[in-house]
Amino acid sequence: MGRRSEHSKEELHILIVNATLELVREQGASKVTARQIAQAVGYTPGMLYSVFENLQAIFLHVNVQSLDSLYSHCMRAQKKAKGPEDSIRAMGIAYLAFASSHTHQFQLMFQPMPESNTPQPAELGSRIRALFELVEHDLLALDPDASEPAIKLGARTLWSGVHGAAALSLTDQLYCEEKNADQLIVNMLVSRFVDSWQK
Amino acid sequence: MGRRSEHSKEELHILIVNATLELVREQGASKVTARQIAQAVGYTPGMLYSVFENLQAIFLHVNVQSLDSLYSHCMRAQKKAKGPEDSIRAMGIAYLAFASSHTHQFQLMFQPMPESNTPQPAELGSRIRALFELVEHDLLALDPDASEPAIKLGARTLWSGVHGAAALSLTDQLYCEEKNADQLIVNMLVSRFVDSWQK
DNA sequence: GAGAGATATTGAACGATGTTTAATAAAAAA
DNA sequence: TTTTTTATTAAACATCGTTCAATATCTCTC
Repeated sequence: MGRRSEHSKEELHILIVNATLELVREQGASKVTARQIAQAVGYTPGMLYSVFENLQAIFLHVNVQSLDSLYSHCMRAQKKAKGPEDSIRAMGIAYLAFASSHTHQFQLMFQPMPESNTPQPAELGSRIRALFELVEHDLLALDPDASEPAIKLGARTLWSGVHGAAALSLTDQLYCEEKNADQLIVNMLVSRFVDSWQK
Repeated sequence: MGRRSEHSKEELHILIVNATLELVREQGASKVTARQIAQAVGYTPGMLYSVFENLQAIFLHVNVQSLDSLYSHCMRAQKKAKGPEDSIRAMGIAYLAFASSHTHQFQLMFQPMPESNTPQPAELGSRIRALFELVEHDLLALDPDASEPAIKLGARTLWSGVHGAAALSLTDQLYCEEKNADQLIVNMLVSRFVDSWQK
């Protein structure tokens, strides 16, 4: 008891978030407990509260990491693509793939956080915006004359569809016979949207 | 202690679900406890377990009620509408309105339930399907020659967009300057989709 | 009606949860 | 070496979902 810091506060921060991320991946956020996290980093539960305000704050920082992963998945898809429409479609499919291969992280990211006084880490907003910007870039390429508000709205419209398909597919609420219904949906969505985007 | 049934098991079922629904509306599902529900119906927590397997089963039945509400909201919107495109748009807006006026119910419905052995009540699937059928009906009216799979896929594509907009808007993850961004999104989505649907 | 049997409901317990805090052991300063 | 500071702990707290023996009331039988 009382062992003095082998790790700085910043190191502990990273250690805790990484351990929690791992636990979330394995079990889902709802099953991860403070005692589990503490054990994973080799400390006592009380220590967590000298680094974070509460458990929820830890989960929010896990979300920053998850958003980074999701972003680079989509960016990789974009890089491989030939042309803007292809890019949007590839990113949509990548988004679906991330949702189904990192289910627990995805659910934690888009789960409504119980309202609390702990503020969102500032990183969160900027990462989501960055994701949207990937789509905006392609939409601008498809129609260089489009106004900025129109492009922003277009990107969000498109991405609401992709996100909705991912979310409903994860919770088995699409009730569609077809295999890979989510991919069919994203394909249809992108085709039709891009079609009418170019007018 | 030991007061004998003034209510049949079916009556208790209804009593419990209604009380829980009310509590969910007020506080959100995550804050509703077994002891609260028991107190609201004038019993002891243990009694709940003679009617339901566990708390989650109660919440699933709350979802059946919520889906019924959501369905009738959308259906009312459809009835007032003039023509299929208007109908789809009106239902989309109604869906958004329900999400923001019944936030806690909406979040409970589309929250991933922690995997458990308690089976979904059979009512749930049929109600979601009924919702989709409202959209399918309008899509068929727009293009009577469309195949059934195409219509089903179309309805789910459209509704993924509407649902995604509602979900992201509720969690403040649209990051859009415009007021009522969710409504703008649904409008854009429906316009462009219907446009290309009729070819 | 009285007594016996059945059962709906309770009350109290269990283990686990997030979080707080006084005690303490170890590092740093003197 | 002694003193001061502080990171970490161990233990406690209130609350949670859930279980179950005990029991008070109902129902049935005679």
